[in-house]
Amino acid sequence: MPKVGMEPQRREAMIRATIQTIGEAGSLDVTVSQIAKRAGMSPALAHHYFGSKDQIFLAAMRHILRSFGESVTLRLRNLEEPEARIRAIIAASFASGQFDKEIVAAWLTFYVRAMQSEDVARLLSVYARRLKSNLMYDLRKLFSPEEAEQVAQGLASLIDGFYIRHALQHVAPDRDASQALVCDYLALWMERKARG
Amino acid sequence: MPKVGMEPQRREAMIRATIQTIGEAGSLDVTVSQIAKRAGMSPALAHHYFGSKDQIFLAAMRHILRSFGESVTLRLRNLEEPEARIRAIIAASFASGQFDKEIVAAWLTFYVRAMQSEDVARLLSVYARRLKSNLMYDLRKLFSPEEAEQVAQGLASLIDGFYIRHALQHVAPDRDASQALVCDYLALWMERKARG
Amino acid sequence: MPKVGMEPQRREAMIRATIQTIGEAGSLDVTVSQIAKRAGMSPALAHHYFGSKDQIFLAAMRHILRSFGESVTLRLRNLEEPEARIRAIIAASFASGQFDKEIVAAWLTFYVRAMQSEDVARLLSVYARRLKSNLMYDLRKLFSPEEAEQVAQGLASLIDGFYIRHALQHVAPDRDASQALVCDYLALWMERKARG
Amino acid sequence: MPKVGMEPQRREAMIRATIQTIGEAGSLDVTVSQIAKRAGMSPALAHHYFGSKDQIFLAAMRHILRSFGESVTLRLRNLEEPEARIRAIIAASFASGQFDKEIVAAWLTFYVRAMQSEDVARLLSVYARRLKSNLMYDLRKLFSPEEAEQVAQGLASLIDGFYIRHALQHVAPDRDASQALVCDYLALWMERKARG
DNA sequence: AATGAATGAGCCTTCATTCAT
DNA sequence: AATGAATGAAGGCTCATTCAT
Repeated sequence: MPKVGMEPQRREAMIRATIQTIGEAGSLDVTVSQIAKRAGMSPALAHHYFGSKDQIFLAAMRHILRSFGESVTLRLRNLEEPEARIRAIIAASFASGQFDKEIVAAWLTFYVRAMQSEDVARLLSVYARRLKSNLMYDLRKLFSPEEAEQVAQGLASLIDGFYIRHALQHVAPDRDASQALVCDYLALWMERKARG
Repeated sequence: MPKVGMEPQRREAMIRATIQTIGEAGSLDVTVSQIAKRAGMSPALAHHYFGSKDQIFLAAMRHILRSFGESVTLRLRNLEEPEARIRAIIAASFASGQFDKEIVAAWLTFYVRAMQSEDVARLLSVYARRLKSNLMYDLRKLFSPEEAEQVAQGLASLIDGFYIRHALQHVAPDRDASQALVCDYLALWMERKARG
Repeated sequence: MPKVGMEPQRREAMIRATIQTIGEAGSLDVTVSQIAKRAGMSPALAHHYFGSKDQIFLAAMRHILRSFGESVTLRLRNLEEPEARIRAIIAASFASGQFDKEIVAAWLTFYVRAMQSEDVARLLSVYARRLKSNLMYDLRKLFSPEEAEQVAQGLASLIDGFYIRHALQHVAPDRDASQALVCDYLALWMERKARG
Repeated sequence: MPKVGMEPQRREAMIRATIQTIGEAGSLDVTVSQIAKRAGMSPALAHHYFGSKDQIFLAAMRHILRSFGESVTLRLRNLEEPEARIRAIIAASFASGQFDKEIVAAWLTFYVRAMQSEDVARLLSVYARRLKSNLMYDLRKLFSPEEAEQVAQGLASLIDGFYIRHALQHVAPDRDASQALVCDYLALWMERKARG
C-alpha cells in the first residue's frame, strides 16, 4: 500500500538531518547524500522534495529562524515591563534549543553562507530586522532614540559575538555567563541613565 | 629580468590573492586555480610553493593574524595609561586594513573553518589568547580580577559581533560607530566603577 | 530493459576490462577512464562500485586467483594417484584461460605490484601457500620430506619462470612445450628416485 | 672555476640512484626528481644528460645487463669443462651484486617494462639471447641438440622463477638454496643421461 | 512514493619537461 | 655546468543532479 502524505514527514526529517549534519561537520561542506542517509532516504528523494541542495539549506535555515521567532513570541507573552521583555529576548537567544552547539554551528555556517547567497542574506536580514524592532519597541520606552539605537546594536552584536565564540570552543564563557554578560550590558546602560 | 628569488614574491602574491578571492566569494569554496590565476601564476606553481590548498589557506590566515598582531604592538608602543592602551587595542581591530570588507570576510570564513580544521583552530586560539592577555594586562589595573575578566569577555565578544555584522552588510553600524560602541562599553564599566 | 541489479554485471564488466586493459598495456599504468570506457561505463560509475583504483585492481586480481583455484580444484576431482594429481596442477597453470597472453601479463604486473602494496602481497601469498600445500600433499607421498620440499620449490619456480618468459615473447617455448618441461622436471626426480 | 668532465660522474650517479630508487620503491613509479635528488643533482640536470625519463631507465638497465655480462665473462675465464662452465653461469646469476634485493627488484620492473617499451624489450632480448647462446655452447657438448635446448630453457626459466620469488619475499628459498636447486636441475639431466 | 543507476563537470594534485639565467 | 622557475597535461576522485523503473 502506497504511503500517502509522506511529504511533511520527509521534509521534517531532512531539515533535522541537515542541521545535525552541518552542526557536526561545522561546515556547509556536507553532501546531500550524507544528509539524506541520516534522514533515512535516498538522495534522489531529497532532491524530489526540495529541488536542489540550496533549497535544502534554506529550508533548514528557515526552520531555525522560525523556531527562534516562536520562542521569542512565547516568552514575550504576558510580559509588560520593558526591561523584563528585553531580558526575555536575550534569554531566548541563549535558551536550550537555540544556544546548543549544533544549532549554533549551523547558524554560523548560514551566516557565512549569506555572503554568497542572496536568498540566505535576505532570510537573515528579515530575522535581524525583526529582532531589532523587537528590541527597539521596548528600548524606546527606556532610552532616548539615539541611545536606544546604540543599546540595540550593542546587544545584538554582543549576542552574535558570544555565538561565534561558543561555536569555536574558545575559552568562551558558558551559556549562563554569556547570558549574564549580555543582560549586564543592559544594566550598565540603565545605571548610566539612572545616574543621569 | 632576473628569475631568481621569486619564491617570496610568489608566496606574497598568492597570499594576497587568497584573501581577495575569499573575501569576494565570501567563502572558502574557492579553487586553487582561481587564486593562482589572480596571483598571476599556474595552479601547479602554487602547489609547488605551498604544497596543498590547506597550506595556502593557513598561510593567508597567518598573514592576517600576524598583521593584526603587529598593528596592536605598534599602537601600544609609548602608551602607558591603561585606558588608552585598551582603546588602542580596540582601535587596531577596527583600523583600515583590518576591518575592511575583504579582510573581515576572510576572517570570518577562517573562523568557521576552525570548526573543521585542527590547524586553523590552533592558530585562532593562539591569537585569541594573546588578545585576551593583552586586554587583561591593562584591565587588571582598572578593575577587580572578576570584573576584568568580564570586561575582557564583553569587549572581545562585542568586537567579534561587529565583525560578523560588518561582513554581512546588515544594517550594521559603520566602522566609526562600531568602534565607538565598543569603546563606550569600556566607558560604561568605568562609570559603574566610578559611581561605586 | 530493467535497470536494477546492475551492480554484479558492472563489476564483472569492470574486472574483465581491467584484465584486458592491463594485459594489452602490459602495465598497471592504465587509467580508470580507459578501463571504464572499455567496460562501457563512466569512470564515475566505476568509482561508485569499487571505491578506488586500488580496489579495482584488487578485484581483478582476486578474480584471476579464484579462477585459477577453481580450475585446480576441478582438475583434482576424482584423481587419486599422486603423480597424476601433480600433473593436473601443472596443467591448470598452463590451461587456456590461465596461460593466455592477456592473463599472464596481468598476472605479472600484479606480481610486481606486490612489492608496493601490502594488500596485493597478502593476496599473492595466500595463493602461493595454497599452491604449495597442494603440491606438498602429493609430493610427500612420493618423496622424502626434504626432497618433496625441493621438488615443490623447483616446480613453482619453473612455472613462474615460464610465465614471465611467456609474457615477454622471448624466444620462449610455447604453451605445450612449457608444460612438458615442467612435467619433465617431475619425471627427472621420479627417475632419480627409481634409480635410487 | 667551472668543473669540466662532470658528465661521466653525473651519469654514473644517476644510474646508481635509479637502481636504488626503483629497488626501494619496487616499482617504476618513481619520479625523476626523486632519482635526481638521490643522485645529488637537480632534475633539470638529469634531463640535460639523459634527454628523457625513458633514457634514464634504459641507461640503468644497460648497466645492470652489462654488469651481469661482465661477471659471466669473468667467471668463464679459464674454465674449460662444460659442466663447470654452466655452473659458473648459474653462479653468476646468484652472485652478490646480482641477486641482491635491490637489483632483483629493479630487474623485475624492467622485465615488466619490456611489455610496454620496444627499447627495453630489445635490450632484454639481446641479453636473453646471449645467455642462451652461452648455455647452449656448453650444453651441446653434453646433450643431444633437442635435449640441450630443453635444458637451456629449463635452466633459464628456473633462474627467472627464483628471481621473481626472491623479489616478493615469498617463503622463497635463500640465495644458496636457490642456486643449489638450479644446479641440481642440471644434475638431474646428467643423471638421466648417465643412466641412458 | 521511492530508489538504484548513471554521468558531466570540476577540483586537487603530480610530474616530465622546458627555459632563462 | 647547473638550477630555480614555470607550466601543460593528465589522472583520481567527488558530487549534485537526472532518469527510468
